[in-house]
Amino acid sequence: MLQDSFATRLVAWQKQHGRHDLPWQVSDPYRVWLSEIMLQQTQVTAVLEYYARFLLRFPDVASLAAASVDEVLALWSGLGYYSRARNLHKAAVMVVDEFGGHFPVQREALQRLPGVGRSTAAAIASFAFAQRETILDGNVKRVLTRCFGIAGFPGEKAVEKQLWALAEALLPADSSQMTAYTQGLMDLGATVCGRKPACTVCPMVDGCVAARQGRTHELPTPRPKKAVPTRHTVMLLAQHGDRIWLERRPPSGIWGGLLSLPEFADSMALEAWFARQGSGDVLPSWPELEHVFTHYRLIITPVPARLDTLAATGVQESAGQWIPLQQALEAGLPAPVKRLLQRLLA
DNA sequence: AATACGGGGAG
DNA sequence: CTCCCAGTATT
Repeated sequence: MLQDSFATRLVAWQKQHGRHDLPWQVSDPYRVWLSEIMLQQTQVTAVLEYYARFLLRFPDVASLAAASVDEVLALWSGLGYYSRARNLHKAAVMVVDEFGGHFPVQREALQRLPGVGRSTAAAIASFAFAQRETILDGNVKRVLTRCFGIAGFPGEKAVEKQLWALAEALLPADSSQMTAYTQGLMDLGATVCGRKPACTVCPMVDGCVAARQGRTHELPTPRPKKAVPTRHTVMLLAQHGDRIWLERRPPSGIWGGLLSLPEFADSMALEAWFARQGSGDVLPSWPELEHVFTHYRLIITPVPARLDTLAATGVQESAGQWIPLQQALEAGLPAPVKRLLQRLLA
């Protein structure tokens, strides 16, 4: 595959066959940035609703910077990878305070914003500012490893380095084509060069190593399999009137910064904690709830309880709060916790 | 170089 | 069920 031919073909293909109706296909760097953050390890269909709702509440970087991180997390609830939301807010404040409300144009400067790595910075720089910078996301890795026959798991350092160099070398000479080119990389990977590649309609097929050698199914080299451990936790659904007891999770770690139910290693620890909060009854446990993460499997035992009278001391010292159930459902909550609270309504 | 970090869509 | 998604930050 000739290097100049790649960009030329891709741009032509994108203009005729690529996607043109995605809501973030605009030149406003704020909207591009927001979409890129939401789309990190997250599929387009999952992002669409969140993106629309988010823009309605925060139409520009100034409104986002002026908001509380809690409100940002609430709008992010269910999307996952919550450090993205915390970094998003932090970055908005940076743009307002350090750049006068304007996003920097250079990829390297964009990359200093929290949550913006090289690929995201390149996406913003190319889409919003027509900079000659290459992205390297899952789509591009799929296209390049197949097109150029590059074996080895792309998460591996050496392979990744090779892919960045190749992606840079393939950039079109004319920066005015960067929007169509970058979009073309994503569109080709998303609509043609996917799990089951549609090589017959691919603009690169005659130069594609994987297509020629019948190796599209084995490229890119899949991630090495690893056994995922199982962890257990007991979650307390403590109700007091129409309120539920929730605690703020630490900023780092799983579900960082979100409100969540208090957790215990076992039911004995739960009973002991509950007894200190006042008088009431611990009810029979609900059926276990399984929640699967990328790196482990969590088995949740939900334990409902009713607190009739609060103890004079004890409650205040902890990091939690009694929140009306309806209001709690609007806060930033982990997906399984939200499910449990919804179940409490019925 | 490895690991942590969510949730869901697609086959 | 398995794989992996418009990746980044931390260790």
